Amino acid sequence: MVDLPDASPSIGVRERKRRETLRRITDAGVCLFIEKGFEGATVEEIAAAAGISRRSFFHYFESKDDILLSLQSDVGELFAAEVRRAPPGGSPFELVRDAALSVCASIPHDDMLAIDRLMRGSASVQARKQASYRQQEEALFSALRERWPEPDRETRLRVLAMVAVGATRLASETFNKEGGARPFDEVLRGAFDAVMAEFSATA
Amino acid sequence: MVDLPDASPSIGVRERKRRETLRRITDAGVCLFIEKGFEGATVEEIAAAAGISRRSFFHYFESKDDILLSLQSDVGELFAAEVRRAPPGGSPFELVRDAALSVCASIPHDDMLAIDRLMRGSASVQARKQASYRQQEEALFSALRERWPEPDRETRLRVLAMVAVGATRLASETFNKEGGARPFDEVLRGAFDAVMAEFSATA
DNA sequence: TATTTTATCTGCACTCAGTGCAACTATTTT
DNA sequence: AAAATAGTTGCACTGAGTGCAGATAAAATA
Repeated sequence: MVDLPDASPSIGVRERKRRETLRRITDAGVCLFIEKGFEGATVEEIAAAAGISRRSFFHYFESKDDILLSLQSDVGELFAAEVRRAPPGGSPFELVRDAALSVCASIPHDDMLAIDRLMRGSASVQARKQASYRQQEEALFSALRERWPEPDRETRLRVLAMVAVGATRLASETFNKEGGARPFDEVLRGAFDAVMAEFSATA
Repeated sequence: MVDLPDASPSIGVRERKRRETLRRITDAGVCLFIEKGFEGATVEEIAAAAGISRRSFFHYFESKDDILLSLQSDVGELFAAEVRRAPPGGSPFELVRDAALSVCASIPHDDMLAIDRLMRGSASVQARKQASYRQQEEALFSALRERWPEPDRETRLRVLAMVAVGATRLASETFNKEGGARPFDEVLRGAFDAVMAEFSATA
């Protein structure tokens, strides 16, 4: 009942164990995917390598896919948070561009390349990755809407969110195709510049 | 050996049967999905309703998902074909906008609404639908590239394809959410207008 | 037309993902 | 220390998807 002078105040044994197990599963999964490919590694093996039963695996992840998907599940929220954090002033376009740059700056290049390589191993993971872009768009749109709640701006803000997520995706596709030759910031900036070049000049 | 004065010159019995069976499967699938939901209908039932064996089903479709996916699999190619068909002159933006309008004009509203409703019944179909937008983008980009092959335009054309497919997707999301209240042309035009409004005016 | 070649259809047996249930074990609360 | 609660596990089951081998139908050849 009393708050003991404990290092980790209220993170009970349960939650700690849960997080450790979660990590063991993802580690085991990633290792096995690298070793035998996504399809080649079974849930049974992954669970065994993580020291849990097959059945327990499904208490942590709804599907095998989710191991990989969880590695980039919070990008949408990061994106939205960055938009909310940003100071007032500046155009909406600059706002989302800078938010994208901030978010992506926080992700190690090597991780991006490695995760992308693994995801290519499964068509359904690949598909769900594309689907996750829609969710990112939704999260970003919500954040933008808080700043510009005027009803008549809705469509434009949806378009802006779509373009921001789309440009980021194009940049990451290019970055991965190039194998990380150029720094991601540069590629990303190029994508956003191309948006302005294509649309601001056009009659 | 000789070309007989035949009604259907070279469509052999085989191809005809194949197409009929394909149609029977999709019809049976759609009916059963409506009746019992996507997850509720098994491949076994669909095959039986189409008059073939379970095993044969997988000679026609790689997965249950593909029944629904096949209903809109050629949108990307239609889009690209429209771009190739278009007369020279006009801005790239106008070109893709008009191509989008042409393609979408050829799809019955009721079908769009019905297919969308069915697709909501399965997360994996939903995911693969999102993934199909990437393929549409790719097809559209190829067609655009034929017209403007200059190397330094590549990124801008990728952006243009992304925006065109994205705007079309946003429009169809809105159209479906509204239940077809406004005609699709109008919603689609609104999405493309919003692109110009958002980016051509911004500093 | 009869025969050979070739593509398609089918049943069977199998692997694996994912789920519901009930017993069991560990944590937390009282 | 006991009772309540939450996590773990084994078991049995459904259903998707695949490889294989024999049967069947279409197409080419003679």
